[in-house]
Amino acid sequence: MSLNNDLSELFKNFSRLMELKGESVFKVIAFQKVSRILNDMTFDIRQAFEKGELDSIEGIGESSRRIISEFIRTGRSTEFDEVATTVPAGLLPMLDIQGLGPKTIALFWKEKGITSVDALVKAIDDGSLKGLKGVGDKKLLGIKEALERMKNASGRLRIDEAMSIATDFVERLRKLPEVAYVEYAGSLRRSRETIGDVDLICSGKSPDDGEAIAKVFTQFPEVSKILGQGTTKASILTARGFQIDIRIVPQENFGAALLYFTGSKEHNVRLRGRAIDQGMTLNEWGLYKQTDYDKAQKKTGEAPDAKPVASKTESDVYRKLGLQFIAPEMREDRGEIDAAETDTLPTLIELSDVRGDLHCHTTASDGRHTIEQMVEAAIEMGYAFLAITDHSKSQVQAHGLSVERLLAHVKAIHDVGRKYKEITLFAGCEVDILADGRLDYEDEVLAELDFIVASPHHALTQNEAKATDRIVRAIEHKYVNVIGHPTGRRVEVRAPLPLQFDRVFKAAAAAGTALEINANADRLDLNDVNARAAAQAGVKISINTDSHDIASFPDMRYGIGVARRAWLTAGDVINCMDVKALKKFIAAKR
DNA sequence: GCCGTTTTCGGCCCGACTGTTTTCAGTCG
Repeated sequence: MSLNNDLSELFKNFSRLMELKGESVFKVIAFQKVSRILNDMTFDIRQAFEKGELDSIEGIGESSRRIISEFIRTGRSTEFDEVATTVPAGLLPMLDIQGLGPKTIALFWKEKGITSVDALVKAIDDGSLKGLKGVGDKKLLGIKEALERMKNASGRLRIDEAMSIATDFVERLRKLPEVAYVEYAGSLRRSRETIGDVDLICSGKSPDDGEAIAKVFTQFPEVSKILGQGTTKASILTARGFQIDIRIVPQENFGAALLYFTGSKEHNVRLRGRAIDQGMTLNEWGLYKQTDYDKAQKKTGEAPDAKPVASKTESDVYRKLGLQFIAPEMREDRGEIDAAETDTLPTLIELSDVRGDLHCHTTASDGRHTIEQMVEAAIEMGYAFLAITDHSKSQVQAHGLSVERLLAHVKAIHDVGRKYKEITLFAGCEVDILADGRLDYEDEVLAELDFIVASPHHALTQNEAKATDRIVRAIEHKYVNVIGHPTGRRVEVRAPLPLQFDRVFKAAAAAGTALEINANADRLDLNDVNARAAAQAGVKISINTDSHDIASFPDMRYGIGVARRAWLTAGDVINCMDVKALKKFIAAKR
């Protein structure tokens, strides 16, 4: 589906060129949206094009359809090329510089001929940018510092890293005597796989506590730079260059602020539009009747002087907008508002629905704990079952098991299983899916196992047809219960296998083979969009931590985060079955 | 540029903070 990605990229760049040209922000937003739609699509855009269905995709209108059609036919867009000749390509990277926006970039370009980051640095250093309207020393210094930070920046953080930073800050803020509530919001609360910055929402016990809380926050020891500080908000950078924002609001406005800063932006825009349709207005302070709000006194940093329709909790705001409560993970403008309006939101899976982990490793291959240690940790998690799935023989670097060692390992797992009555142990294996889709052991060896996860580990740069044939062949193998990390991708590190997902899902649904959401924050594979499409196609999902030690079992939370973003219910996920049902699921294929 | 169960034209979400200004534009989320 590289075509979808190419087009998504085209529209992203198109929107950025339009920003720099000073086009209407609504045009810019429209193309940004098309870029996002293409990026999230689980079918090949070419299919929609060939069926003449481009128009029926919401958000894609006349212009976008024309551009997409031309690009599919010729691999180019003359409209994009035309715009690209009027705006230097070197300006695009400048949009990533914090504090520097399209207006200023265009000013530098038109007044001083700056068309690259290098030229910008040079111009700041030799002082030639001074004297431009609205450009002072502080602004130039700010740009230089932002550039310096970009050089060292690590980019977006993985969700587990961001979570650890956020919980640490939340816990320390909670201990302050001035603080009544504090929660993390933003993309972390929505369980996105990577996090650009952490947003904290905080209420003081008294409305006057804001300034004091902001001050304490900006003086935490790991703060390396204060980006901004007021009475209701503050932003800092940690030593590693990670940004943390805090918003401080009165307790009665906490829900509205939490809602607003949880986002996503697209979700918020839809909510606000809905408020307007109903004669109300929604902002970070609350939901107000438009007439009350217009009359109200407004002072920066204070709630408007009007009685809100709702503001204390998120649920209140949703209810007054005529909507079911929408879980943070669903707030991406992917149909959740329509579903909430008609009371048809799914009952999302929760961490407490999970009864066991079906993919983990022990010292028999590359894990760090023994079977007993893993079992006891699983019991500690409250699990009813656990599958031990060490690596198969071709994973030499991970001490993959030879046939002899595998058979001995199976016996050892069964022996341990008899000792622990409170949990059911499955003697399993994570079997390699070879490049052509064959498995790493003969069928008579696989027949000795209770449970099989089959995973791709190498040959991860195959083309679409080869990769899809490979995975489908493994799906259809009668002993395979779960395809582990089906695309092999690693978050921000390695691209996924380019699978034809419609074929994969159809095969998995027909064969009764589950697809994994690997809960390791480095993998999160399947991702949210694909997991949702899989479940819609009737595929069962398995969420597993792939633990190599006992400390990794709690990573299940990140897999649950992906599942909730994928709108999954407990009924979609085999880890939520009781032991009897799970055994039936396994037996059904053999 | 996109959209429409009042609309095919005229809307489209809103506030805080900074830096540059003497009332506001730009940027950010």
